[in-house]
Amino acid sequence: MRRSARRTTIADVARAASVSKSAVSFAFNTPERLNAETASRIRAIAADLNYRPDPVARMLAQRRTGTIGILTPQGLDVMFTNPYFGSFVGGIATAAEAADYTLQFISPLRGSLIRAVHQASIDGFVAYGLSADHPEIGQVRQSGLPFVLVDSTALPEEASVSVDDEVGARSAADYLIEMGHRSFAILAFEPPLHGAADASAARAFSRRPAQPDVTGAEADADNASARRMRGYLAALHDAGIELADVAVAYAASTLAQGAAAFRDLYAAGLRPTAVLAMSDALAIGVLRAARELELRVPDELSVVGFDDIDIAAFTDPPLTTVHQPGRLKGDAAMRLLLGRLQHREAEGSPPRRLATKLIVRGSTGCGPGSRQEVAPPAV
Amino acid sequence: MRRSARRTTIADVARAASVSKSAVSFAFNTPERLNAETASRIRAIAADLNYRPDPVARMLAQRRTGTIGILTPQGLDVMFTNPYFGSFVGGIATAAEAADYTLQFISPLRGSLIRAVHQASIDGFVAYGLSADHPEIGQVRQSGLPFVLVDSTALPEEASVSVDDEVGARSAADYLIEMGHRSFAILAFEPPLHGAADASAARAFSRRPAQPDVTGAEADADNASARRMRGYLAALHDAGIELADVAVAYAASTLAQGAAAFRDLYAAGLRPTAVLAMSDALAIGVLRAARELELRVPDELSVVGFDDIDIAAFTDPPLTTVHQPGRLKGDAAMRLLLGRLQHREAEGSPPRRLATKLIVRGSTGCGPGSRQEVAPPAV
DNA sequence: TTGTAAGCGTTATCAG
DNA sequence: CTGATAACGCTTACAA
Repeated sequence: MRRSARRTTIADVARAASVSKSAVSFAFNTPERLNAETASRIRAIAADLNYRPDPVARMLAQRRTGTIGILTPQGLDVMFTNPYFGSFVGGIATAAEAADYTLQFISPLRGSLIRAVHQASIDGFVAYGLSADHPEIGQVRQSGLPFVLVDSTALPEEASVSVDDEVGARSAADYLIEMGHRSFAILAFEPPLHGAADASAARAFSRRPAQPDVTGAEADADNASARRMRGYLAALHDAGIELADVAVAYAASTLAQGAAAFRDLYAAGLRPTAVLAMSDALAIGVLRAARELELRVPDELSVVGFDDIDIAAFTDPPLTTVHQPGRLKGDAAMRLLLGRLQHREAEGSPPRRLATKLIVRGSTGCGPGSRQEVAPPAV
Repeated sequence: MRRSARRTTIADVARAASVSKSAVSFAFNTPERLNAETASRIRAIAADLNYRPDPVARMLAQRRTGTIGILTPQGLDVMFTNPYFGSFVGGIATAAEAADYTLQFISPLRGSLIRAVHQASIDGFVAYGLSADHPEIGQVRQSGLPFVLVDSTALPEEASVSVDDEVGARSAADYLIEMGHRSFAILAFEPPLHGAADASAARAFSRRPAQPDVTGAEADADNASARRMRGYLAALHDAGIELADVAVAYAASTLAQGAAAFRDLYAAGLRPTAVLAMSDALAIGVLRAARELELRVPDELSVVGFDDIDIAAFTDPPLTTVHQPGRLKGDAAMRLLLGRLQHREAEGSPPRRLATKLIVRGSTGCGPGSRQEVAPPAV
């Protein structure tokens, strides 16, 4: 059970250098408080003995871990299948590294997110996509650690950064409407509210008698899917499109499910001329399915995604999509958290909402019969 | 400076329950050693006081952190731009979560990877893509922590898992040769050996008088790029293709650079009929560039990638590529590490090498003039 | 079954 | 400028 010849401790170094433990500590942390000579002598001896301060002991004494957590609502394997998450993390990482913090990923531990938070040794955390209806949302607040919410306004009191999902979605729909489209399909994320029962039926779609007004259960939900749906529906409604005629399919945000959802739609006899997909992954899946069905994009079918992941500019045709500043979002969240970590102030910073932007590429064209001038994007 | 009303400690609970600190500790960790009643009474009081064991103190006492590190050669932002890394991490995460370990990402701290390792409180780590020529490779070994190498045989003595890069690359080249191609371009990663000087010139390509034999500086290097290059060149050489005629371009593994590299190649008058790209990102970039140049794939140009990222099956045309089991690789690495963490044995487990597999999709076709039967893939 | 006390390896406080 | 000594909060022999 020996810990491979026991680690060299600060006491060992102190003894070898015939100084006190504090002297050794100073030599490493605040050398200026020591005689320059003794300081370097101590460091030399320490190096000799291959001494490394134990990070855990240091944490305990300083009551500071130097690591911040990233709370994810699901296991990392599923989080990372979404390339968009990668760019968000990239943004976080850059800011964190600059401030000498390391990152720890915290996903539900045996089903419980709050348990995972409590076991983690972190100074604070960024909670990603923690929706308002999450059962543990209340406990998260009581963890006592500073945190910032991302893509969720679940706790309006707390610091948060998110994007303008609703506006972004609306701009996508508005654009298609301007292009003369009247027949739409919406590809939405699996609705998280209505339980896991629907999860297996992900590829099934439901023509839904969507409410003409934007209230009701769906409207209350506060997650990316619900917000984007509100944006789509509002635009469609304002354009006088009968919402009952809009096909809505729910699917997990993957390429395969996007393709499958569109195939199902098509097989069921639906013939939308435009598809509003809530993620680029879904949209690219639609592109693929369209190709197999020999539907020409954008001539016979327009599709617009959401996110603007790297690959969106490289599909065939390049994907029109709503750009979302993933890296910036991570960066902003981290800065907010750092501020809160350093100055204990700034408790009530207002929710920060970043802008989305419609990027028109090649996957969208004019609607049928409308040979109207190509209008510039609505936003 | 007050730590928001001082955290409740084990002593507080002990006092409130009029028991000893150990009793409280037992109540949480080994309740069976306590009278069932007292145990639950203690837990109730603890809950009342909102007591949470401090993870750092626990770490110090147990001399175990419950977290394992993932060492990355570069900052996380660049790591995560590679979707392949995401799937690798997914594999690691699944195995780690199952064993109740959390993950900490460790990237170079102010330029130094070893410094970052020392500051991290981890029980062990997985080093990803740590090439043999990394200046700190030696110190990493001396960290005293158990670790496993991934995609690098830099330290042959140590546990490692990697894939058969050379065989995979070779199978890709062999396949194209069988299809009748004789005129090749290779898109390689930026060679890490030759310093940052070339980094800015990433889009420049160099026709290189590659050695007919597979020795020399390039052959000694042990990183994915070098290994794959060996596989390509060996196949080409064995097929009697003049290696001096093979165009080789170096680029960072991104979509944009892949496209740019191919454009440059083309602009310089090179007209390969087949492209061997060392990653799917590069390959998809080539697909895009080809489209812009109005080269039909696969009729006029065949391209094969490496990795088989999710999107590869969804490009147009779907990408022929060498599949690499990313998730499995992560899983295998984690298991190896866990074994080493638990039983202190298994020091000398042999390097584990996972198989690659050529996946033929639509981006490859017959070479010019060769109307030969489409042969099944070589592997 | 429960309590006592000795660590774990630092940093921080406060005299000298 | 330097050195004891007391935290830090928990686990774990060992004792009772």
